[in-house]
Amino acid sequence: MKTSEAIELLKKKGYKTTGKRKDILTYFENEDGYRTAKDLILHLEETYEGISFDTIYRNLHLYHDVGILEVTELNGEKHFRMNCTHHHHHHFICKECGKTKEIEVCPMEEVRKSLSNYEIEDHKFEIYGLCPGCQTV
Amino acid sequence: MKTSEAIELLKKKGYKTTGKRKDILTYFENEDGYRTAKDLILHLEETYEGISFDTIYRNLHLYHDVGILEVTELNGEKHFRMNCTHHHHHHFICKECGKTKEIEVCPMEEVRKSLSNYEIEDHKFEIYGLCPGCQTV
DNA sequence: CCCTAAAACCGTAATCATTCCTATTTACAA
DNA sequence: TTGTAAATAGGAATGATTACGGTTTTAGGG
Repeated sequence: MKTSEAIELLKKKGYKTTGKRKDILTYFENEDGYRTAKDLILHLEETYEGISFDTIYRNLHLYHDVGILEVTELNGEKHFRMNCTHHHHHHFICKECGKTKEIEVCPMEEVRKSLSNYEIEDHKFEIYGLCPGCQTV
Repeated sequence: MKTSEAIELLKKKGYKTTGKRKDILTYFENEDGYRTAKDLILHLEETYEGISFDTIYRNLHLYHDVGILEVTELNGEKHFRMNCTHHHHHHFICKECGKTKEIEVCPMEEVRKSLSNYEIEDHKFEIYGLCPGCQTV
């Protein structure tokens, strides 16, 4: 998702536009990978001295709720990235830099068959390791 | 994995056997699903008044390190279950009771092909929802 | 352009899971 | 039985996240 697209979505839902909100979106658009609240606050502090945890987490949750951000939990810390809206897919996630690569494979079709009595709400398929750039051969 | 099997494994690796350690294993063997440190400490406090967090976490980590327990992170909390040693598979996890159901499908074979330059260390494939027993129709 | 209510925000305290630290106790091999 | 390294208790420390009262900013109608 693009920043402009996200801002439109927020407006349509009646949320107010602020400088911080725009900057958070721009940050994630540029980062292209999973980032933590800590990463984000460090970035925003350059521009907004004294920015509050509350602002960071409130907006991360808001963005996640409206579908702008995806979230995953690694090492006891939540990681966020821009939502990929084009089609359903999963990710390889680099343990070092947090960058992701799309994985087209999704076996849910097959899985559903073997879970006929179960109410499936969600699923997670993630591959972890080192991306080419982070391998210290 | 069975409790007896796990105790053998620990002995072989030179770890001491204590009542608490045995009880932790028995607990997980009986529970058959993902459980948190909190769940475990509540159970052990019935028998061992004043048991320490340290003991709980130290043993959970030990068991995970030697392969007795599997771990996954849900809602900011680590969840543990007995390791399934018989063959590679994944789990449906009930959001309500933590019980699991084995899923045979694993698409990693296919995935590896599309990640030739990547160093794959691990992967997670989990399905979340409500098991038949927890659905409030 | 101005005003007002609602939304955002700050500063900080509280919470929750987890880890760390030191003194004491225990398992078990010799 | 005993020596010693491992295990434990009790509690403090840490780190991420949430909560909250008071203040500022935004959106939008007049």
